[in-house]
Amino acid sequence: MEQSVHDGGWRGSQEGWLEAAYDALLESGVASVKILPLAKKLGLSRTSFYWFFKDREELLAALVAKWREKNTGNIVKQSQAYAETLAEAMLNVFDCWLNADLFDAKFEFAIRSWALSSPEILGEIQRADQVRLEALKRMFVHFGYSEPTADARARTTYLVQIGYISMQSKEDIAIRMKRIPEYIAIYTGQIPQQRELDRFFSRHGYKPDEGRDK
Amino acid sequence: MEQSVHDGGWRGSQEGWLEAAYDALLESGVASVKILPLAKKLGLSRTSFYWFFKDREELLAALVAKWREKNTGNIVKQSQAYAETLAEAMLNVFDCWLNADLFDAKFEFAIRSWALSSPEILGEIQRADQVRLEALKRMFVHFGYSEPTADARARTTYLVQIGYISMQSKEDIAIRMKRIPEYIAIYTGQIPQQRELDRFFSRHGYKPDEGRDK
DNA sequence: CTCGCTCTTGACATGAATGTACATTAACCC
DNA sequence: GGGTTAATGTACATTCATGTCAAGAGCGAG
Repeated sequence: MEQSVHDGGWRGSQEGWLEAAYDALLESGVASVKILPLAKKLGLSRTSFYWFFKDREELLAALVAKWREKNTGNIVKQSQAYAETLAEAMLNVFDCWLNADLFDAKFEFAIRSWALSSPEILGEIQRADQVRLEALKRMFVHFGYSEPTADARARTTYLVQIGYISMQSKEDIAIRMKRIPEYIAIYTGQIPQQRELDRFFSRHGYKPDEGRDK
Repeated sequence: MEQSVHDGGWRGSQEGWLEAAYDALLESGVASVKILPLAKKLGLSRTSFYWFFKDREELLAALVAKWREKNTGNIVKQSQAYAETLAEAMLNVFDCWLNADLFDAKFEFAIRSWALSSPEILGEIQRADQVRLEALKRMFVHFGYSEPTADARARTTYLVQIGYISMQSKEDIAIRMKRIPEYIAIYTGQIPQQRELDRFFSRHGYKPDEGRDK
């Protein structure tokens, strides 16, 4: 029942193949998650793959599971974190967009691209979108917005981020930080307090003063 | 030099293959744009493809050209259309999101997904994004917003739509129409006038009264 | 030291896709 | 109607992927 007693003396492992698959997926999409290339990268024989996974399908399923566990959960969690104002709550959600531990944007994009060629994946994504949107909507309702308004604002918040991911932009963190106050104002309809912003900047290790030109 | 004088008596054609490729791309992504399957769908011999295109590469290039011509141009055009208020200008842009002749959302998504496996396509997309964002930003500036605010609002407008595309949602047009006034309010920071909305609804053949419950 | 478990490998069978060479058919033009 | 051109089809060579199988290598326990 134990999963391999010695780990480490040996070259390959379930984890090893999965990680290689993850890298390939993020780099060039599912179509490139192929056993032969992965084997080359790992310096292993192609066929040794079949000791760890039944077939390619099983590997892909493992990738999806990994995605599901990571990305959706944290958005929900952040949307429910303690906050005194809506702006502060919004900034809690923004943590996801700036911290790769909370939300893996590249992974998200790769999965969404995959959906085009796989109805099952499309289903996964639509379920995830629904859960996430619902969580954000509840956040707006909690701070007093009506249902339809909360819905539109939740969508705006979420879709901007999904759109951003889809742009695959590689902007500097400082450039993105500068836009944060504007976004908060647009999404929530209210100006964030300076101390709220400061708390946010500081927990992301950003010093606003450094780029105060312009 | 003429491209085939008779068109029609003949079964295949450059157009025919391109259209089949387009369908396949939208249905299941580039990876599925393969000559053998296309030939089957067209009821033609696989090799007859090579009379019209040098190779698969050339077919794919034709697809990209088609996309470039269609989607970016119309966003720019709509963002510059005549409008008395910002809300009205915004609604002109919204025409793109509701009229498949102005903006082909599925095509857009397929191309964006393709970018993951092709650096050239990624470049195409980033160029397109820049042009589109710049056009939208200018629209906000034209109506009096400062540069950074206009930038954030242009991004919000554009990215929500890109995000929406990425969700591949198949919502009813009526559901989407109901959210329009909220979106306008969020994006522009001002409530749209009823007559502006009426003009918009009417040109999309939508009767707001029909779903006036709730 | 040798048995057995875990992992690795090379050889084989198969299938799907690409592209080329060459022959064939159908329309059209004089 | 016979030759030219446009379009198609058949046959072949190649490449790259998948998955199965049986044999082998390394290591720990007895």
